[in-house]
Amino acid sequence: MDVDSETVSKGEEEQRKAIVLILVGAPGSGKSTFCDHVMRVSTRPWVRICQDTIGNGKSGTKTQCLMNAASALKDGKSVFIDRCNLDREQRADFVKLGGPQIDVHAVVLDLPAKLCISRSVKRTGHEGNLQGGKAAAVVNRMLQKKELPKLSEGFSRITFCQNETDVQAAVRTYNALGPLDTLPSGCFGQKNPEAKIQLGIMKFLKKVDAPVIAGSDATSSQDSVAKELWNKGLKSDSSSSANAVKEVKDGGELAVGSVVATATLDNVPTLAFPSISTADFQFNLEKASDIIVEKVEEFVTAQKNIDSSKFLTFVGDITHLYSGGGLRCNVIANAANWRLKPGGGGVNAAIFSAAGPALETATKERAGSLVPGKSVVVPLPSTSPLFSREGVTHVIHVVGPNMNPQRPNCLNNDYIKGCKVLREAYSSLFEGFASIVRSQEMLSKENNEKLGSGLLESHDHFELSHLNQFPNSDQKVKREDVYESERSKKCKGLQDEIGSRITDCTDAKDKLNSEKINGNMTKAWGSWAQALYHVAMHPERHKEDVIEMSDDVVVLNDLYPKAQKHLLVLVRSEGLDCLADACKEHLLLLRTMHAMGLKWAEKFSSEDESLVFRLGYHSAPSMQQLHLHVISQDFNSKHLKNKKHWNSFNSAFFRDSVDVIEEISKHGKATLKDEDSLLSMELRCHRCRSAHPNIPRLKSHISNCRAPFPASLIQNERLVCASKKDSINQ
DNA sequence: GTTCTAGAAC
DNA sequence: GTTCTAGAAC
Repeated sequence: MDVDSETVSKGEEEQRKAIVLILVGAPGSGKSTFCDHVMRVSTRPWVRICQDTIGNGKSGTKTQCLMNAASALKDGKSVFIDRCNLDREQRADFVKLGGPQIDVHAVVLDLPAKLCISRSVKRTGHEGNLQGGKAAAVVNRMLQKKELPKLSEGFSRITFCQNETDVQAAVRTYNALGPLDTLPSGCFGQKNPEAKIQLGIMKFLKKVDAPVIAGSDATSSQDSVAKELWNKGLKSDSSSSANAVKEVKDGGELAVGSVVATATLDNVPTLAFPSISTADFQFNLEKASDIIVEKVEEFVTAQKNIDSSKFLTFVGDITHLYSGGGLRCNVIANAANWRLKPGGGGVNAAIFSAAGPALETATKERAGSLVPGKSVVVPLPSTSPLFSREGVTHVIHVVGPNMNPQRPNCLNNDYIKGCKVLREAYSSLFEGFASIVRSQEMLSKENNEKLGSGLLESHDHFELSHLNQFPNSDQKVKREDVYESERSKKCKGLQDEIGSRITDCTDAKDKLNSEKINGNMTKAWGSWAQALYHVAMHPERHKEDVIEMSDDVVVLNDLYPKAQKHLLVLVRSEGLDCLADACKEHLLLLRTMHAMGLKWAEKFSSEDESLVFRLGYHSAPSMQQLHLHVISQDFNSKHLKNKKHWNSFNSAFFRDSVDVIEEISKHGKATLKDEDSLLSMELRCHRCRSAHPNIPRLKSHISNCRAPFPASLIQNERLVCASKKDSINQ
């Protein structure tokens, strides 16, 4: 959370933010014209980076564009990236130009293909020499690759334009943007053909400090989804929460969400909430808007860890924030009815319908009904489509005041009471969100101590699965007993190398997996599984992989590293295939392996202090020949592709080397847990323990999660890092 | 249509 | 262990 550094440096400097404006559009969509129009009028210093002209006659390169853009930004100028930028990959490097003092915007010129083609075909003397008949084919091909930008790519603001009116509105918006101004964050102008927009909530914006300038004419386009406003100097004044653009759809259909995040929209607890009581409950919009502004401001001021600049409003469907708008919001609020039942209409019906029956069941467990002004936090079961599709982990039901005589508890226009109840409703909602944030912080810091029961109460589903992973000491004993009995059943513990390797195993599967080799029953390894064995036997033949060799072990880079640094310390002697084979006589060897792994981990973490390592064995390895994994905890690797990969390093399947040594010295054998269930467990962040629906989403989360490691990992030196305090607890 | 997972072959 | 791919999920 970079909140502190941001707020400390407040003042003139901070407002002088440069902008990287990435234009997205096919040839002929009007990107260059857009730049020209803005540069002609704007008082802000703009530089246009155009790939067509940058090469001085020759065709330019992306690298040239990047270099020129970087140097213009260095001079304090804002830049237009005038190239097609139609897919995410094309845009990515330019998005990276952004930073604390540089906002990255996109303007999407998503005009009809026909129009782009006809313009490209007609024009002559085009800078990129794309004209005439050839243009049609090129534009068509490019449009097939089109991938509309999302906020999650790193944009702070995206403006979608689908017709000339939209383009003109966007031009006006940027024209009027002086050197010190900033624009509100969020997505603007994205069309949803079913959405009808009510402009009355414009009143909400009147709350914003002057000067307020309307970016586009509210009446000019019927289906315009967002109107843009901004206020000057909003970051240093006290009403930063008024940095908001708000729209409500007609007839109380799916409403607008407001989003409060603590740092980035991607990976920290983020709340999205609709405006409460403004739809079916017919509360006066102006009064409602005042209260939203007031309560949000109060909340972001009180919560030191919430970055008020990350408050934004978003026009869209609150049940499709991720899939429809690229916004990751793990907590959404529902403008519920007092019975906490589906139906009614508006947001409530939409959320219950999108979340499926799981939400109704989970809600019932929490509360049967709710009085106006109160809220209830409901953890969303992972079976809900809202969880798997949108990444929503909690729904907070809020009941606001009702002014609709057709509905229960009508206040008959008693706005004194109504406003009081609405304030309570927002307070309760934000407190609910704060409790989720706190409990997630607790979870990440959690050690074997008990959690506050109040927090536990609202997060049972987290706790249960969490305890699965990090049992407290009592449970640990139990679990180990379980491992033990299962292990005996499976007869994995092979006594020693010489003697009776033949077991009385009755497990059919084990028999199938076994065969007689040299008279001993041992696991059959496929040819692909023997690669490490071959390296161990002939390290000299694999010099390109091997980084160190001793009499006992070989150290090599994992061929498919699952993190930035991923080494294997491989036993050289024949016959010790896996951890199940290890017993007391191997203790010395295991300690040698550990020492070797530790040496490399320390070397790497001293070179790069951000690297933290874990040393351990897989309970049931896929590759023959005992090997110790030395793996950095970033898990930043393209080779980490599936659940099995993740869980093999982040569940009880992974046996820490220190524990293995301790267990073998005490009991003569290591505790193994090779159940399939461990490898197919739900995906949880190894730091904050948050759950994620799939591997891409998990990876996106862990790339930014800075929560401290769980105490169970910090204890007993299971984690190795350069400076324990700094690296683990940052 | 695209993204993601999971099973089979190697 | 990976790669390939069908089909499930979105």
